[in-house]
Amino acid sequence: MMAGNFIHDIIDDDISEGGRHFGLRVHTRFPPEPNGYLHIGHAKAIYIDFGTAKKYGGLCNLRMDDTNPSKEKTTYVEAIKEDVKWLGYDWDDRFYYASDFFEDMYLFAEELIQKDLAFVCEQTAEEVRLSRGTLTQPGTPSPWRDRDPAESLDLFRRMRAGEFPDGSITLRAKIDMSSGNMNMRDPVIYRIMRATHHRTGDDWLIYPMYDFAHPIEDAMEHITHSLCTIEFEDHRPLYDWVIENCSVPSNPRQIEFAPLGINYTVMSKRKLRVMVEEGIVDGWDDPRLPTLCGMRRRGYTPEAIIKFNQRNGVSKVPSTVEFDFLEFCVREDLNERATRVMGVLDPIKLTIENYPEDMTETFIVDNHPQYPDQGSHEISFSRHLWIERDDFMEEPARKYFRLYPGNEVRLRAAYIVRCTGCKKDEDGNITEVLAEYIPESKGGVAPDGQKVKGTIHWVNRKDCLNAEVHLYDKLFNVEDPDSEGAEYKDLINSESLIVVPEAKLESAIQELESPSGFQFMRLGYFKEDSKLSTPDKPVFNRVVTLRDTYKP
RNA sequence: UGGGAUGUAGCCAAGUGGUAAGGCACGGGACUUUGACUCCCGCAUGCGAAGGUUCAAAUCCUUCCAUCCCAGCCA
Repeated sequence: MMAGNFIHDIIDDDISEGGRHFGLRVHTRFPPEPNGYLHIGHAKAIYIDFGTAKKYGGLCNLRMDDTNPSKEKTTYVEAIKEDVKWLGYDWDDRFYYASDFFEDMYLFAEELIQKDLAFVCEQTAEEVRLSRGTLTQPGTPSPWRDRDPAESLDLFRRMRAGEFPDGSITLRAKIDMSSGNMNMRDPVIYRIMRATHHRTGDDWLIYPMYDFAHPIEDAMEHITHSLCTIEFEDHRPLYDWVIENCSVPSNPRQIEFAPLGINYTVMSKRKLRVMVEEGIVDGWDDPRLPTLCGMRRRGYTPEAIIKFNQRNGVSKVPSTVEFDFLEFCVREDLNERATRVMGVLDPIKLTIENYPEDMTETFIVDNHPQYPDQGSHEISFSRHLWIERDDFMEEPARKYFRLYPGNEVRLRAAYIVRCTGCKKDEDGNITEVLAEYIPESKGGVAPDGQKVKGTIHWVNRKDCLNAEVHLYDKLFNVEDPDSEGAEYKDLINSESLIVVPEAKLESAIQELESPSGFQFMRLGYFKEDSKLSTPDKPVFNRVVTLRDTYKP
């Protein structure tokens, strides 16, 4: 359940006796434009729109805001639906397009003309811009502002009929050219655009502008609360003007909240698009991107994303949440669900010198240390193992309690071993770590209660699985890529993707079912890549590392 | 004297006249067959600033300061 917030305070007033929506069921909508993929900022809006409806036992519609055919594609529609569903929300049969209401909008526009509240303007785009005035100076009225409504009506009908070229004339609301709010300076509400619409095809030559269309869409769907981001705050007077002056069937209220920002990344569709189109990343679903498809591919769970939004809260304060917090939320969720396996990313040989060459044993590893009911799996052990390169130090650092000559360490679930040294090549590089196992410590149990501080992970060289592993890090190396003076493309973290071509994984991973991915013990959470992984060449993405509090 | 918003800890954020919740981060400690998880402890004499009202102010009033958004025939 959503925690209370300022939006709910307003709704509480609206639905109580004497309120604007007294007696009505709370009804919201999520209205993306189908011109790109959804990102985690949209997930916040989805959470607020659907979550608010749910809290009040109301309804939330999914609506494609498709009033600009030059930018919209039907492929995005399906992707958006998939992402919303993935987050766990359902719109039942209430799926709409703004274009469902094109005829209604057209009629409301005629109504405005007849009320002398709109007029056909013959100024060019440039003239409109120049006569709009500036932030501190009022605009000057269009010379066509006072033309006879009957003439505007005739012209408007001929606009629809296709008698005028694209961009030649517009329909404008007649409001106030000297308003301090630029949106009220006789905004254009219809333009001529010969573009094939993804749904209505070539039926229409004129298309409504957002400010005119959106309140009508909301009213036609009987939305009670139209929740959007802060940037639309100064559009609200125009929203209200449309609702008030068109004979729409309901009285929706627009409420604005702060959009989500996360540091070390960018959220704007435009910037994401550039990175995709210039090949800086591997498509819209690149696991480093904050797109929902990217995060899904990376291995984020929808539950973690919802929790993240839940805990961030809803306010009007411009906010940039720390990336750390997102990572905290995924770790918390994956810690509950992920099956534990062992995998070695940077392998070095470990040879158990006193373990027979031809012997193999099998040990049992729990799938989850806290939840025995999640079962266990087998792992094989032999004289020749792989371990993590940094689990051995010839000269141990302070408080290092992994392998170093003379030290005892537990090979998780197998045996305690004592490190006896290492082998090096002629350049002095360590090529192999040597140890002796303690037969009485079978299963990893320390005999005589001896303390073994370090436990490390390992795999059997004989039967481990080779896999490619992608290690991801922050996409940008600065906190706020948007505000840096430099071109944001130059701020990309060159180590945001590190490919490990041949990691060694325990073979059981091929049989284990774990829909939310795996924890590679002591390393992090990993998810098989849905796009690149094949049976012959598995590819795993690192979702997030484990927290690591080791400080030498 | 353009309009609209926003200021509570490093980051989110509760608080609605009764004496600053919570989470993340950070620092300590316990536990541990993952240096994970879990569990304890610490972390704003202070709420953008200054005045004022009040027994009492983050909350009310006044003035000031800072930051963000708006001049698409985009959404």
